Amino acid sequence: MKITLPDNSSRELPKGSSGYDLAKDIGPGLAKSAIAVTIDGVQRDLHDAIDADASVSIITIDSDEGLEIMRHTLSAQVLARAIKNLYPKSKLAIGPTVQDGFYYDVESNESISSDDLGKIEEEMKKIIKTKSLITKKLVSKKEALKIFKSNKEPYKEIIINESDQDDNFQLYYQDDEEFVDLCRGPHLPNLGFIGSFKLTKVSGAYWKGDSKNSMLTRIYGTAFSNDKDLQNYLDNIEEALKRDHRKLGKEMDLFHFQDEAPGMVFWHPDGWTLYRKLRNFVRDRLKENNYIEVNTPQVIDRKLWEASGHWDKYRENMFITEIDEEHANEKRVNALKPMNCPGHVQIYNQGIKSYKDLPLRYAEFGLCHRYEPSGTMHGLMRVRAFTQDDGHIFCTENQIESETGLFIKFLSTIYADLGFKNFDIKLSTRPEMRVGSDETWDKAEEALEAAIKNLGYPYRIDEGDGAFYGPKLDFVLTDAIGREWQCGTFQLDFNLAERLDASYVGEDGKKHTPVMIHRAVLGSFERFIGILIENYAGKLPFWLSPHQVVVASIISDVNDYSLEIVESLKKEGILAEADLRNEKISYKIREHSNRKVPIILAIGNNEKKDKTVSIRRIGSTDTEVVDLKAAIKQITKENSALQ
RNA sequence: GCUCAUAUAGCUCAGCGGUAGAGCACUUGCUUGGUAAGUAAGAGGUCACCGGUUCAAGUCCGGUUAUGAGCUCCA
Repeated sequence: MKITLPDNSSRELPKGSSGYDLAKDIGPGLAKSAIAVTIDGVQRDLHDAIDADASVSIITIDSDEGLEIMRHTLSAQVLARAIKNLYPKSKLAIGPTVQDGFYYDVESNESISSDDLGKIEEEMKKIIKTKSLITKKLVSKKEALKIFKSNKEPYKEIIINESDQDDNFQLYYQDDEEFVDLCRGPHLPNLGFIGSFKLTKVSGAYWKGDSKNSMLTRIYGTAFSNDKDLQNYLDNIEEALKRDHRKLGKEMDLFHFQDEAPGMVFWHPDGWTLYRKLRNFVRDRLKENNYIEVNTPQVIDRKLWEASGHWDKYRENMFITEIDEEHANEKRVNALKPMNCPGHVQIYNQGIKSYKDLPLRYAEFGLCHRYEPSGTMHGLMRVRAFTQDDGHIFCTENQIESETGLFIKFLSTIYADLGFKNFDIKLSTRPEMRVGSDETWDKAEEALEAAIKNLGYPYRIDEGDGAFYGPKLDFVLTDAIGREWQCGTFQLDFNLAERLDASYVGEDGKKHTPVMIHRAVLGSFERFIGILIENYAGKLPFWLSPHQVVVASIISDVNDYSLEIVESLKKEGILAEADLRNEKISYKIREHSNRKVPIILAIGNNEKKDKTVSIRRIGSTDTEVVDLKAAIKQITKENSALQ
């Protein structure tokens, strides 16, 4: 039979040869590092027989695919077996690979905590040490059910029963055949290929990811081909931990949370300075891009939320208020606004709008409250009260494309100025829970896709992830350590304007319903500030920093000159302060560096005599002595670059 | 909301049945110094909250609240 290799060359091999035979035929080095094969695009075990002409590529242990298979074997053959050895009564569920590692879900009546991970790792090492071969048996559905019934593995039985195949269920064994796992494979040919691994955490996870199902124990691990890669990965996690905005927010005295208001931020003076700087920046950009800023009420009668459809879909997640008993005659149910859009429609609806008024772009830094489930809150990243850089564009159908283009340009300059040069675009289509007819959805999805296509931006499609009122574009940026954050959004809405009776008079003199576009660039200020802190590891760009310059005196003789410098900087709108304390200069440098102050000017007798300053910037230990006037000019320039 | 864990000084944490501890920060004294911690002393806590066991509870048990890691969710 003819085997075609990835480079399009081909080889003749006897029928029934395996991937291993092929690798051996090509060379002994390849045979040594081969662990699996891809046959006509499907990954298979190395020793599976190939029965007919096929395109085959050998998967080696040092490839990305090889690494994933190694992790999979580590999970399904080693971790699973170690758990069964230590907790014989536990029931195995599934053990897939995930980004950077793997996990195994088990049901266990004994609780397994992170303290037990060391013990499980030891057991895994014992299993790996056997360097056992991994062999496969193919059995019928009946046979497979019998085996797992006698092994008391109910989750495996469910998996088999739900499968639509009748035979060829793959069972994997090690040398002693005491452990068996059902698996779609492929696996390593033997345990000798396993590299460096570490179990990382334990948590709960629902069977099949459904919150109605029982909760299983999930054990996470990670594995790499060698110790160095594993250590590198662990160091990256460490780095992310160092950047955690909750830790830095405390250290930099930016904000706090407390029991009485879970999920709601207490902004401290410095945090609020940062917040206002960011808001002013966005506000100026909105003005430049022909948005009109508005403001709408915090508490609105449920009638409006019923009309908008929110009451129906999101009642559970809204903060509800009632007027108390004393004012019984005014008794009515209100909700704290979870969104700004119905409010904006009320403003639009005042007076008659003409097609000449469109597109009309309203913007609001609207404070919204959403009752997020208790387990989902996370520092600034997920809160119950947050301010969106929200906006709604009322336009006609044929303005959709130009509005899409204008928005993407608008968003990309803001991201770039905040230090995020790249972003991805995601197009999300109709979800299951939605309002509006299928015809309307067809129209909206087509319009949005046409707009983005014609503009030539690359995008990927996320089926079923749209808002309940329309399809959307989401903008995902990548931070300094490679993490992705979904921030911007651009949502077409052919429903809400109609539900809330918004209209305009067209050229034909008749009433038409405008298209509404919900859009945000940062998303929420709270979350975005969290992202900024983590992206910059607290070392914010100069113009955003809540403390910009500290003038630190080396001896008290230069206090007057130091204060003079501070005054000059303040005159230029710089946030400058003097540190005249009776402390050593190294002490002051350390303290202000820890606070992430971008610029420290150290002042001693030399500087005073020469009318200079010694500049030290955060993140560097270099110093530079510069003429005072030149320094102020330079600092002022840096500050005004984006303000 | 679910599973597991955690809650002690401003911060980071130790203490795990018998009168509350450390380091840093803070206050005061001495120290005027050249780019990431000068020095000595002092002050600081209803051990998250409610209940139980015990002669005795930060310490053991139950509940509540919040936080953390996941899961589910996110207009």
